[in-house]
Formats: sequence, structure tokens, C-alpha cells
Amino acid sequence: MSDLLKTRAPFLTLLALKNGAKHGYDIASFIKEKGSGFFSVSFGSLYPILHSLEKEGLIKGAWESVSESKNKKVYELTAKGIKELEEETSHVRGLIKVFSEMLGG
Amino acid sequence: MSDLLKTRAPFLTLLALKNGAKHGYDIASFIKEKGSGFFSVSFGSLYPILHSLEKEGLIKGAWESVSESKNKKVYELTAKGIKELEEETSHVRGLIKVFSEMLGG
DNA sequence: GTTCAGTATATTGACAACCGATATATAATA
DNA sequence: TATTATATATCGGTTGTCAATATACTGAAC
Repeated sequence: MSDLLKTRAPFLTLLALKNGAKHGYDIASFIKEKGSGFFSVSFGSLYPILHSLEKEGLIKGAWESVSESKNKKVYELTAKGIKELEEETSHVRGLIKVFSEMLGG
Repeated sequence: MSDLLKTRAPFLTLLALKNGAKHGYDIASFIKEKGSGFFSVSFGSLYPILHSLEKEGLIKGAWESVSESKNKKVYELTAKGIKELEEETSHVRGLIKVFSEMLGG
């Protein structure tokens, strides 16, 4: 049907990184909070998505030390990722407009 | 993630019947036209959906004769279907609002 | 000091949604 | 008479997502 709605978890993931770098757990919390009960992403979805987005060069991850023996991988958008997010955002705005029209008054 | 976005083809099907009865082929054409390139439903999706919606009692189908040897099955919303559509529409409006907020300025 | 909730990453198996391909058949048009 | 449009329908495969599971550290409460 619609590319963007079908791949909305990767899109939300990119969106979560729009205003600064985050690590996986943080991204999931962010989406759950901002999603207001409408959106959430499970870890079983999120981590494979992060790996594939990194593989595609849309995000870049860097391990950061939390303590001596605990680490987290912090991701940020690449230039390519920023461009992709902008394009998908534009597309999704059109989609919302059409969808709203279909819903009627 | 979100129930409604995951099952959007059945929702669009109900929506297509909002302003009057239609048969399967007509519903697909309607969605493709109103979808403006963002939404469409393939026949491989649509016909099983129509059967399950009818089984759930949300729509009711009646065979109509096109010619002596050609028939079409015209569906219309039941009272239950109208109620369901209203609820899902309301839900989807909230979803769009939250989604728009997440997209930012 | 130990138990519980929270933080943090990750994989696996299973399910559900959707589509493309395919099948069948009539009607209209060129 | 060949092609396009109408019309319903099923099947197999792909994809996206989640729940469950695994592992391990941290902080707080008790």
C-alpha cells in the first residue's frame, strides 16, 4: 500500500534521532512517550532496524561507556539519513493530507 | 504498533462504503482514485478482507446481476459496521494528530 | 545483602498483513 | 478478433512486527 506506513518503525527511528543522538533503549522510550499510546516500537523490532539503518548509512553508531563494564551504543543521523528523513517527512505529510481528506468531515 | 495503521486496508474498505454500497472491483477503484498515489488495495488483499468483514458482520453483501451470465457482489455497511467505522475514524484522527506533532514544524 | 525494578543490547520463532501471480469468465472497444 | 476493462477469487511468498528469551549491569528499597 504505502511505503511509508509499511516501514513506519524505521521512519520513527530516524525521527527520534532528529533532535540529537540517542541510544537504542532511549529511542524506544522516546517513541513510546511521544507516541501517546498510538505508537511504540518493541526491542525485537528496534535493534534489527538500527543495524540495518546503520548498514544503509542512514545512521552512525558509536559505543559509549556507561561504567567500567557497561556500554551503550549511541546513534546519530548521517547526512544521508537527514536527507532521507526530510524526504520521508515530506512524503508522509502528503499522505496525511490525502488520508484526512478520505476521512471526510 | 498501532492497530489501525496495521489493519488499514480493512479500514479503507469500510471507509469506501461510507457513502453508499459498492462491489469489490469498485471499492478497489475508489481507493486507488481517492488515494492519490498514496493508497491502493490489491485484489489479493481486498477479496479476503471483504469475506472476513462480512463474516464479522460489519458489511453485508448481496449478489446483483450485471447481465445474464455475469454477477457482482455489492456490499454495504451494517449498523455494526457503521459504528466500527466511526470508532476507528475517531481513533485515526487522534493518531494523525499525534503523528503530526511528532513530525514537528 | 538481597531482591526487585530499571537500564541496555541482542536474537529467535511465529504470526499477520499484504501483494503478485494466477485462474476463470464476461463485456466492451478498437 | 484481439485487446482492454470488468469482476471475483485463491495461493504462495515476502515482509514487518512482536513476544519471548537471553544476558548482564545499576540503583533503590527493604
